[in-house]
Amino acid sequence: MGVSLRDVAHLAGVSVKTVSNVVNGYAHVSPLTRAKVEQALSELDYRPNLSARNLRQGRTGVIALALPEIDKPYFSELSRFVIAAAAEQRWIVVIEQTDGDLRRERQVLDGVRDHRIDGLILSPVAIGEEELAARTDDTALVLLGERIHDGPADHVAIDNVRAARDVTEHLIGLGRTRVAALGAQDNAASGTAPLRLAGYREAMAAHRLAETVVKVERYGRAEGAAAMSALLASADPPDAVFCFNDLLALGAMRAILSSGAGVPEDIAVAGLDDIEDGRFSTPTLTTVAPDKAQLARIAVDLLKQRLDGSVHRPAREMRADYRLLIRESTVPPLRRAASLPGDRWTGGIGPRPDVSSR
Amino acid sequence: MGVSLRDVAHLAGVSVKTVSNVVNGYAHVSPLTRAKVEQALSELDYRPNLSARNLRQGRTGVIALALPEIDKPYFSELSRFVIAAAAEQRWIVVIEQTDGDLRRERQVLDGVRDHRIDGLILSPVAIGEEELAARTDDTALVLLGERIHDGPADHVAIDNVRAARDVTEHLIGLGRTRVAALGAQDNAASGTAPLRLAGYREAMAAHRLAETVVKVERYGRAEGAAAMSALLASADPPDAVFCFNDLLALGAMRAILSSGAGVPEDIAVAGLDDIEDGRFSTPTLTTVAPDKAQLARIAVDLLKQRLDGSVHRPAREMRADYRLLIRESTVPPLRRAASLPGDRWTGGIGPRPDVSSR
DNA sequence: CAACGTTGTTTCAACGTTGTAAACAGCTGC
DNA sequence: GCAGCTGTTTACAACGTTGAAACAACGTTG
Repeated sequence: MGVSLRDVAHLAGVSVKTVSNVVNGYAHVSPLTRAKVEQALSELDYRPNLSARNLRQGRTGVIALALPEIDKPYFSELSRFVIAAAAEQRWIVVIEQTDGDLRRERQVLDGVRDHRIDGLILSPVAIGEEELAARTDDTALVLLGERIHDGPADHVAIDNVRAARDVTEHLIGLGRTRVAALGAQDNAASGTAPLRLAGYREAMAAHRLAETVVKVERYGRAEGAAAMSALLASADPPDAVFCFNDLLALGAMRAILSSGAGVPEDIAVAGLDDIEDGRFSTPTLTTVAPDKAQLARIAVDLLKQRLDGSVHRPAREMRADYRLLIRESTVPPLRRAASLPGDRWTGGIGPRPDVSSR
Repeated sequence: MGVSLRDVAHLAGVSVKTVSNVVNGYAHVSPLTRAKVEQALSELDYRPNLSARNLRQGRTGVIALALPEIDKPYFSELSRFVIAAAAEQRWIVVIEQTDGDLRRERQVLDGVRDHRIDGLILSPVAIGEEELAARTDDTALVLLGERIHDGPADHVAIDNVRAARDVTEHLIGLGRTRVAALGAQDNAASGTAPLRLAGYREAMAAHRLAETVVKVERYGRAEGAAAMSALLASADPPDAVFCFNDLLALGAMRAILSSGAGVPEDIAVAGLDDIEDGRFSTPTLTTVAPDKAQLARIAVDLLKQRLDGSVHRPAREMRADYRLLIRESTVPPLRRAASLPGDRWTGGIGPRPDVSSR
């Protein structure tokens, strides 16, 4: 193995515990001893063995982030913020992929107990509320973006119903009457699909418009394109589509454009997630932007409070902010095909100023 | 803490070591004892404490994957495969973000020694060859996609020079003569930019064409769009652009289309990485597809061989395969604006059959 | 000057695990 | 009856760390 406290203590001519005290910044150490120890520490290039420290303290300093798929932009963007927020607590983050699969989600919830991980942030898809409630494990758990209310664990999400309603209202506000919803799911026990569907329905009902709902198995571009193609081939194609996430929307746009129809002239398209792709697609994509940094920070904070024991009370439900970003896929740019100044994109935002609400 | 071997041993009426033997599948345990122990194990729902096990064995079962940015599609797609390949070895993966920053890359290389991690897969950007060579740490290290040869550590990458040459040859083969390269970098000590630039130059030189090289700071859509806007505004705009990654290419396409020019009619665009976005952009993006699954598997295998001590010899250099995928951004579809059958995308590939080489 | 508090340092034990070596039981073969 | 097996089980120590308690040396106080 490497250099241990023993080795350092030996070299510095003090006890192991004294070295430990220096390493941990204990106050009552004489300047002379401290100097000797620090000399020895740097001479041997000591690094604490975290396995041992963790064994002693019962903590690992590792949290898990369990997501359906890390390579879906929404999740990878979110991961970035979670990793950053965790780093502020000196935690490191392992990523677990569940593929939205029930068995895998169970495994993750189970595997928490192997003492390798202090806490878990889970984005559940397949696992049901009852099953989560029945879990005996007392490891800290935070749910991310799901629909479970008054459930067994803390959770954070945007107000999905309201966000979906806002988007649908926006589409209706453009004068569209045949607004379709794309992205409903049958088997999602705790995903956001039912909430978004509910928001869509509220808005449609408020304007006495007929609903069109298309289901998909997964939330990728391919599914969005396939579902949109089916809609286009139907007897009464929509003049606007609210897709339950941006990937579906991008796939749908691709299908519309390939069919020869125009976005938004013939069909307006809106998504939800604000992934980077939508800021640079042609046309750029109208979407709901959850405050991902805030989501991540809240999730990590909730976990922290559970871990340091400052909260034992019942599960809390936190809401993160979102903004509606209106872009070209629902409202065309004022000057179409105008040449762009070279620095137009340097801000990293879309080519058109975002209109925000909430 | 939780249930320990001690507790199980007590309940089963055997020694701690016997329980340990059962848990670890030691052969010489009598059927009767084994039954008793297993009964107790499941009754108490025992989970091994990995901190303790790791302390004892000097292994943690955790590897780190250090990337510039997890939310860049290429890296998140790659992460998916690395996590999957690591899972087969029963390793879990922590993600470290370096932002391509020298200080952070150093920290990561340094932090390996805290015994929290058995090995490291690093995608280096800023850190130089000399510095890597000077590292004293003997922790297993595998470099991913960098240009260091005969260096201090194992590494895996595609043949970047050849891939870049293939792309450039393809553009030239279309009859384009003003082929620009977009994505060179000044400060990348070990990134792939110089290799891709070299490949571009080889091809241009072979056809006696004049080179146009545009530098960028980072590899995002915004930078691609900004750089392309600058090119469009120049005295002699290109008729083809080879972008050093797909994000740059997508940004560049957006800038071209917004300017009123057509892709590929006026300017052909090609990228490198084969991120999912490029399979569904309008037009779809011609690109080089590294075999990411193979890259991940080789990286994990190299790490494994180092960890189990089966290899001590000098650093090895491994090549992963790639394919050139020719799509609409360089070769338009045969029937533009034709309506699409509904199942056209269900395979998850692009709307046009990919042409592959190598 | 004895009792007491403070500061600096050490000793001890324990966290949960597993490798080593040894103990023990039941054999076989002489 | 004994040596030498094989198979099964155990005691012990150790991995590196830190909390609790003990201790020594000091200065302060009554």
